[in-house]
Amino acid sequence: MKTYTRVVNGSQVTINAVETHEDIQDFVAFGKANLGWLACDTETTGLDIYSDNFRLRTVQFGNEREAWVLPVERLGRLPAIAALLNVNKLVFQNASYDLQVLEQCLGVKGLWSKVVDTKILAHLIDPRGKTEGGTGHSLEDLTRHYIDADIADGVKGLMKALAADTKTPVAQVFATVDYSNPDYQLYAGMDTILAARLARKLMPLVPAESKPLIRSEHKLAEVCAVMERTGFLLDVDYTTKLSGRLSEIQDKSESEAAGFGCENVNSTEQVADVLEARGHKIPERTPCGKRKVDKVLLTRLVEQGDEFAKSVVTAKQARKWRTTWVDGFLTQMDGAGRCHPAINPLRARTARMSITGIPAQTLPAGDWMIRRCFLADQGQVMVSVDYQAQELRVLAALSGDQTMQKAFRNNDDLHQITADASGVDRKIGKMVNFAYVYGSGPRNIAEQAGIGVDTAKKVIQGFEKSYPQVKRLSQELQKQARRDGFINTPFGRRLPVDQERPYAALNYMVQSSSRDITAGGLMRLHDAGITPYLRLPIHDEVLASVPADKAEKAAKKIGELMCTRFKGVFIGTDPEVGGRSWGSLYGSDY
DNA sequence: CAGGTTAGCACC
DNA sequence: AAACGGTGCTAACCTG
Repeated sequence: MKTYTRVVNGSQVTINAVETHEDIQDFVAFGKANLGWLACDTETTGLDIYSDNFRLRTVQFGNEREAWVLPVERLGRLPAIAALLNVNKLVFQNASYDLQVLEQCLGVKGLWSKVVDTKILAHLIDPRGKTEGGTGHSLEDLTRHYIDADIADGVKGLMKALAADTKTPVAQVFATVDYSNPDYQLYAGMDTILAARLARKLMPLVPAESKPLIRSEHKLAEVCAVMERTGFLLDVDYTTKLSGRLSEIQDKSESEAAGFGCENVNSTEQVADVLEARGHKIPERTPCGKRKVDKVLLTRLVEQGDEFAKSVVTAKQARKWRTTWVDGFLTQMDGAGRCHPAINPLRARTARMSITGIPAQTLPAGDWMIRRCFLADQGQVMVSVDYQAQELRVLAALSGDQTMQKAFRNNDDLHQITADASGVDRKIGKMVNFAYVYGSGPRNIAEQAGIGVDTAKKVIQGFEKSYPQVKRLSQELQKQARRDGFINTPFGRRLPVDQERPYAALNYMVQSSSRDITAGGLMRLHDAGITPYLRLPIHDEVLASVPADKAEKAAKKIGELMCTRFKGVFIGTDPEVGGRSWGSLYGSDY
């Protein structure tokens, strides 16, 4: 056994790295003395959890003073499994990852009921990232802020130094470094001590009104973790062919652009040079003062019949689609042809979820081509259930606005009501309904809608006159934000609002409450045993793969479980049954 | 050369 | 009086 001592925030800690079978007895004694709770962490060969050569290397346990590192790949998995099963509460930093690892590599299931996740606690205390003036939510950031800045730097430095010493990229070090390396053992053990200390420190800092969220966020994390693990079946044949087709389009268009003297269509500077040489004016500038060449400008030029602009637009889109989506799907799919999204159930300041891997929230909505890559399982079809006008209904509920609530009750056309208030087209009324929730000002609305600033002001005034309680809510929230620096949502969330942008408070309120309504729906689906069929949550929508012969019934059931009443306002759902591919819900015939 | 920033483009 | 909220990804560009 190797033993290390360090000082963390003024007190000494010990890290024990098990090296022989005899050492295990000492670990067992430690476990028996700490049955109440322990922090746990794993070291693996990398983060590519679903790749074939992914391996679990060590499992670590620790309390606030002492950590133990178990080399499961060397000495077997039994001591680690026994400890996982025996300890009452397990503290993790980002449990989702480690629990997937433990289930996949050790076959241990059912741990979620024991989990305390420090990342969840940290987000409930301050949901802001580091760049937004918050603490951030990584172990390193939390350690720096709440425990010991030197240790945070030191731990980070350990693996970096190791990478430099062995001349391997940091990501690869985890797979190649020898278990007996002292820096590695120290690094592995220290994380559990830090997580244990964080748990102690953070628990009392969760605002009283947010306490109920501790439970529900752990539950939601479990639901999302199951969706990640299940993954989404990829149509490999279609996806491969699509990649090839996009490559051809890209090559052709790039060589056309080269013919006009532009070697790299992704270089804004080069494209700007050629455009100016062709006699086009580039009126707009980016925040840094560079010539702004974006889609708006380029499509205008395409409409004017400029062949170069056409090549650039086509090449850029083909490349973007191929690299960002299609090729990504193919490289990250697992051995069974499934892609596993990474779902962060608690991401934004507003707690909005985010999805990476399959960036499901940002796939083109106007075209089925990309979504066509994904399939319902064998014998199943795709089902999508979304909330009807979720954010506007939430706004109606939060504000208590009678006109808005009545419009929803009677199925009146809310966008037309806004439009009529100032005598503009429905399209503009719709835009302003959304823009108001986003906190847009007159200038922005004018630009977006292609109307004058004066007209935009009139439409906003019309909105505020139509829904007076919405305006009142916004003002009330801004007052609170200025006074307290944060607002509270009906779900118990505390949302910091920057002093220089109090107008954002309304959006935070609406966005966060909407997220919590979707989250509630997901948890009800979980309780009903539907989680295995779920594929993705996408803002106000849940995507599922269900048996084809019971699809209509299943979709209806999901819709019923998801819909809810919020402050007296019914938030209904719209179930839709598709075919085999996700694209079928967007117009593809398969 | 790694890592961060900017610009642009998707979505709700 | 005016105020565009949030996310991810890539390529190019910049910096230590």
